[in-house]
Amino acid sequence: MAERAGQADGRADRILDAAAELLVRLGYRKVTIEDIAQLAGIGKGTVYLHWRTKQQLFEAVLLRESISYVEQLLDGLRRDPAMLLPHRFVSESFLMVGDRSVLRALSEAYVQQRQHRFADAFLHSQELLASERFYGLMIRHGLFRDDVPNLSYTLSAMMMGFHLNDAADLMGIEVDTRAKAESISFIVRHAFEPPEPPDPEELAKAASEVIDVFEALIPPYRTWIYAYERTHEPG
Amino acid sequence: MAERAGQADGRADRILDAAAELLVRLGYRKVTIEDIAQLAGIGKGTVYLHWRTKQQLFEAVLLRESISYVEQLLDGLRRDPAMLLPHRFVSESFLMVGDRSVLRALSEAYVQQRQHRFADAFLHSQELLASERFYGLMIRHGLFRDDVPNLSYTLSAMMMGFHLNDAADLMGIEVDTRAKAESISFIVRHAFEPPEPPDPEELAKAASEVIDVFEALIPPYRTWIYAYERTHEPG
DNA sequence: TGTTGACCAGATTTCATATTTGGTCACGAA
DNA sequence: TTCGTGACCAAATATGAAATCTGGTCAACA
Repeated sequence: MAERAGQADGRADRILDAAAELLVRLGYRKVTIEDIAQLAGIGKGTVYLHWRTKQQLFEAVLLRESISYVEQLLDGLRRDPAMLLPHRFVSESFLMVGDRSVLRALSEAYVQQRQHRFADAFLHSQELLASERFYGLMIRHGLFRDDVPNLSYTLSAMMMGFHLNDAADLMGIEVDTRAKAESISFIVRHAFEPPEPPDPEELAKAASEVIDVFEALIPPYRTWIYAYERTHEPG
Repeated sequence: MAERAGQADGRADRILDAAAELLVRLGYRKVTIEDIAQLAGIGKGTVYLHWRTKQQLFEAVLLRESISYVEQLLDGLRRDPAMLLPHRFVSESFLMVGDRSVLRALSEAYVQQRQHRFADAFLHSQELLASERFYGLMIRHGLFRDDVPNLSYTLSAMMMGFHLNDAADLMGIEVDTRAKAESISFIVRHAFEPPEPPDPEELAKAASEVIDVFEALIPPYRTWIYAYERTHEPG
């Protein structure tokens, strides 16, 4: 494995840390590779031993953060399987994203440069969370309704409206994150879940399956973060 | 009424027609007052006998279009009171907006210049449609649920997600307008309406009330379109 | 073998100049 | 006197050349 730089030394993570910190502090545009290298205490060229482009470096930042966030979700799920109920799951996620400055900064960057330069990057984190596998499983266990047209698109379009602030801006009001989460929770509860709550037994079973799915899903993505090679597709 | 230009001659409407046509053809930014005047066959200064600023002229364009669109809705409502059911009402509106090139162009302009220069203008058309009076009436007749948190914001945030195309872009797919309308209809049906459909009697009554409310609401707005004076508030 | 920073081309910013355009108003037509 | 106009102005915007910055490479070095 010639091109992988010292693997146990955590240098890649130090670079990602630096990138993340500067990202939050300055925003995507203003962060330069040199800044990052300096903050990580290494030479500029070294960054390129880990990732081919700035783009890819920040995809790695996004992906690492997304994984950590999925793990946070899984933790919650282990503590309380009822968190798998979509209205809790989805609104909880919404709040968690709002709490993660790195994700906030990246989605900021996405919104600003209206070009879909970041679409790819987000796709990864999207795939991660929104894999068809996940939806299939949720429907099979009766957690999502099976008659929502275009489920995954419909859900994310709806969410998008709350993420961007345009609706509030237009109405000339401010809506705090908590209130948004309540709206989301309400919509999901009534439009995306079956009327009757699932059997608790079933729920627990589904929860453990979901945990398994994601735990199996994460490692290849994590590898991809640090892997110099490929431009696409983890596992 | 000294400052009102010849009122019966319809010159104001000719100007609005010209503005609308150029708007659709060139987009807000590229339309100049001079173009408009020329197309309307009048001098530039004359435009300013009707509206104080370019901004206000286009607010008038938007408002006139919005009124015509509300009237189209009311027509539908008169033909079939069941159109008042929110899931029909809302998704129908969504489709109608998509069909009106002027509204499309204007919301395009709003999205592009991310500044809220247009917020005011949209506010008018928003007020028009989304007046508290309307929601109150709908809830009272059992057409909207009474337990949706923050009803008017929640509804428009949700809609916003479908109007902007970000969700689809992000997922790298295309979703046609019809499919979006179905998603919207589904969400509204299940999350914003009470479980049981209303009594048809009640529905007809509500419909006629709504028609009355809007018919009373429209005239002041229409006046405002052509009124040279005031910068704000119609009625 | 792994790391680096000088180096380069292309992108971005800057800044001065040219052009456009929203808005006014003195004048002329009706 | 009333209404309509287009020449006019300041401010905004477009243009474009030059200066600067930055992603990415690679010969040299540890």
